[in-house]
Amino acid sequence: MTETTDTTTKGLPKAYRPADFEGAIYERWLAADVFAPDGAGSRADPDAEPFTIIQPPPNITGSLHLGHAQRTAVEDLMTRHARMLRRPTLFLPGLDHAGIAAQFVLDRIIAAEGETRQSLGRERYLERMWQFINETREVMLGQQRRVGGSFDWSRLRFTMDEFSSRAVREAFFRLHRDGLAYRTEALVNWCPGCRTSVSDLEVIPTPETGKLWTIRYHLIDAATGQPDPDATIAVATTRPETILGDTAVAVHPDDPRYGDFVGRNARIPFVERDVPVIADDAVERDFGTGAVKITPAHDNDDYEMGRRHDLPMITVLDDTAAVTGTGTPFDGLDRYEARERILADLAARGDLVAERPHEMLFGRCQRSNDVIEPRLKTQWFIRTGPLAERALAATRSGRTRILPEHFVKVWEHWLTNIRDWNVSRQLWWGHQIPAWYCPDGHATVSAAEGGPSACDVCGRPASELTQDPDIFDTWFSSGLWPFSTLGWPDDAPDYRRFYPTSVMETAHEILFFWVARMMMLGLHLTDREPFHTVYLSGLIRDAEGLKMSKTKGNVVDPLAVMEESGADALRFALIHGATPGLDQRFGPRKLESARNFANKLWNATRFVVGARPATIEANSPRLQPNAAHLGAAERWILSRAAATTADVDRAMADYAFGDMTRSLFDGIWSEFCDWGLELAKVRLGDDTLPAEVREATWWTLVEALDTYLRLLHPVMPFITEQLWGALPHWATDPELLIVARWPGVGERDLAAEAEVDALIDLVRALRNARAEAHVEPASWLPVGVAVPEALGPAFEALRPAIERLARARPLERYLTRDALHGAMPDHGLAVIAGEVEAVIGINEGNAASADADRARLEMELADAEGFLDAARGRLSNEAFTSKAPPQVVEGARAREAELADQVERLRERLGR
RNA sequence: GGGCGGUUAGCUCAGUUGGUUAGAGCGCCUCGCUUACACCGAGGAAGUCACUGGUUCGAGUCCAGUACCGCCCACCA
Repeated sequence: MTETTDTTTKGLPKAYRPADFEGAIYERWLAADVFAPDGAGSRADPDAEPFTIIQPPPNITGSLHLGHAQRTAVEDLMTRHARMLRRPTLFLPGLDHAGIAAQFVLDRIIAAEGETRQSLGRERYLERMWQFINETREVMLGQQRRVGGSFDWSRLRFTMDEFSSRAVREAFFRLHRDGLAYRTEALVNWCPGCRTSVSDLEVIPTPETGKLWTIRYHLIDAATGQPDPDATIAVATTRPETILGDTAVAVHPDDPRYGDFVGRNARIPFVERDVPVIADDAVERDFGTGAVKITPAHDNDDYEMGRRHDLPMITVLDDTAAVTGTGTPFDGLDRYEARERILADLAARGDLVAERPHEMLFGRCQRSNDVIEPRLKTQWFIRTGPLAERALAATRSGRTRILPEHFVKVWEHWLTNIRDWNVSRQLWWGHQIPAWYCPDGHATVSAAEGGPSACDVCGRPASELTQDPDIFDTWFSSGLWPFSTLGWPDDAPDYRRFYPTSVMETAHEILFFWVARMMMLGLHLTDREPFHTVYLSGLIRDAEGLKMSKTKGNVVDPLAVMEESGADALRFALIHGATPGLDQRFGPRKLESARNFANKLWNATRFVVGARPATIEANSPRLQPNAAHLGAAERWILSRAAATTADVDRAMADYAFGDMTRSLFDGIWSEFCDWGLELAKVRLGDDTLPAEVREATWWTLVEALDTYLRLLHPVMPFITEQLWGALPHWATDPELLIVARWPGVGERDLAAEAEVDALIDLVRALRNARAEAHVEPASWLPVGVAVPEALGPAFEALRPAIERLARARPLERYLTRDALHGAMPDHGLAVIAGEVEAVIGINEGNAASADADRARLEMELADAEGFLDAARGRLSNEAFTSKAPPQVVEGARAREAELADQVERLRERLGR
């Protein structure tokens, strides 16, 4: 008796169509107010330790890609798990203003409208930016919802909101006060396309073939003070245009070729400047000519050398990388144009000695791909040394853990070799640096919203001060994210309650950009590690292993995927395929597998709901299965659910989310569905059994399924919520699975597991024999079995199940093998399954297939003999028996005995 | 130039502290619509665990080296 109708089972449509219900489920969660740690529907234990994940904020101008979906899935998984454990759980959503990246996008948009940054001006440009992001913002948030992120939307933060602004001002003020922020003229990475400096991390070293030119400089005749036409020094350079800014020629101190030249002067062409030949051991004698021209204002190495030798630093390129201020005809020319002209002129003078192709690294702008031009600028820097020390101490002491662990080495290396961080950007979209300058050039840093009232140094009034026009590197505000979002610098309730945060989950590619800076700034400003655990995810690549990019056109749109297969399938696929820190390939096959799994679960639940015995009321509250009526099958089902629960708990503790989904996939599909449900059908469909027995079986299924749905909820929140709603609940259960209790680990029943495992082995062996012998699949055949005495009662209890699952009828049991063989026909199919032996009685029509059966037995025998030889070999080795642990030796002995028995029986059957 | 990771079935990947016969999904082959599911069920084939050497009673697992692929860091102009 079931309530199955043609289309639905207790509100569950026959077909699994995720797009039909996922949106509605999300609305129910919102309505129940379960996301916030203190929401009306949250069932958090106020005394439990809070669990906090502050979402790495996606760029507001972007659209959701698979990487975001993966990140949200993993973070949401941890969040939901903690919530079901009744911890006050905060998953805080956010958006990043993405400084330079956003300007890059907007610049292209306004270009299509015929405008430029300059034509609009700062104020109108920023207005246009706010307008733009107000549009993209809703799109981004909608996508985050679609994935199922259980965010506390009431705490949504933006890196350009008032929380961030205050935190940025205060953070910079304190860093400056503590001597960790300073303003100086230094060589910075200048992007001529973006017209701003960028940090070292944003310069991408790109291998390309350039050219190496050899150029001759004439030495100055000390007597005349004029260039000597015959005495020259040849230098090798890849950047002839920087000749104009040369202030020295360097050679190695021990280079005999140039020993006499050191201390003399050389004439720089065009600018007609005389510069010294200096000795410095940074010069590689074997490279080029062994002599190198030094342009301190336009090259990192030369800058260092310039500082060592106190050389003048002459800037010859402007913000657009055009030659400037040299007083030569090259002024106003772009750097590459100037290069060509300079080379031509040098050639004409006879001072261009050689030209050859040269493999080298070009520093290109991460954003615009322009070749970065090192330039001297007066900008703000963060002194990273002391901050890095503390960050290292945090991971070395274990107060913060990085997973997977091998990233610790990378972390250590980067932080121990860190350079100061240039945080000034000559852009408009971002937090303006809270530094004011008076006409005398004194700098005043203020955390006050309206700026300082007077110059800190000379006391000039605010009206005479000008704020630094520059803004902060976008990663500066990002670096404050774990605490700016919670109300720091105020002693805010959220800050007190949820900081330090629990887990920072992010992509390994931004370990330095972001994680290191959060750690450094967090430790200095809050005096605590901003998170206990850093969990690094790998990149999502396409099915061929290529990085997804818009230009390659291999980007997968998560929204389209979810529309087609559901958010649950996407989440499962992303989590199932991932190993922490390793990139994963993503293709339609993984998604399909996840979708099929969801479909399987859907149908299994429909079966359970529909298989309710008529003696149980449709709206019955949940009951414990009656222990007195549980058979081995039922105890096996519960025991396996307990085993899966333990596996999932272990995997969660280890952040091994892929292991967790594997446990659930196998537990639900290969155990619960393949064997649990099939075994249960035997009793549920047997009208001759007392009602209590069938009820116990059904409650067993409910119990196990309920457990699986809870365990799976963090990964596949929508379908589990939907299905759970169709199951009976305890009076103590909430309305919604999302706030239901995480299952406790039930007791294993190893005896029942052994019994049912033996059944499974036997059924498999019987099926295998039938299939190999090409027995008519639908036919019921008589089977005789010889079962060891110990398994006798279990066998009797499970007899109807064996009959049904192996199409064995009548099924006779014999107490000994001899009795079995005496009773069964010689041409029957012999089956050996562990300690159980069986014979399938085939009729005359099937007798021909006995040959195939014989071949199967021959193969089994060969295998068994091989293993037996191996086992005996091991045991005859005295070293093994004396050195291996006793239980291993014992296991080997048992194995040997088993194999020997099996071999003997197979030989017997084969008439040998 | 350093450092890190990867190399396991045709493909994508698991493989906990070394321990019986190395697993899964997809794909492939043979069957099957048995009243949850064909997005399914049953059965099957398929792997010198990149290579070389070492440690060990025993190595996919530990050590050393090699090759190839990928990533990160790095001031040969």
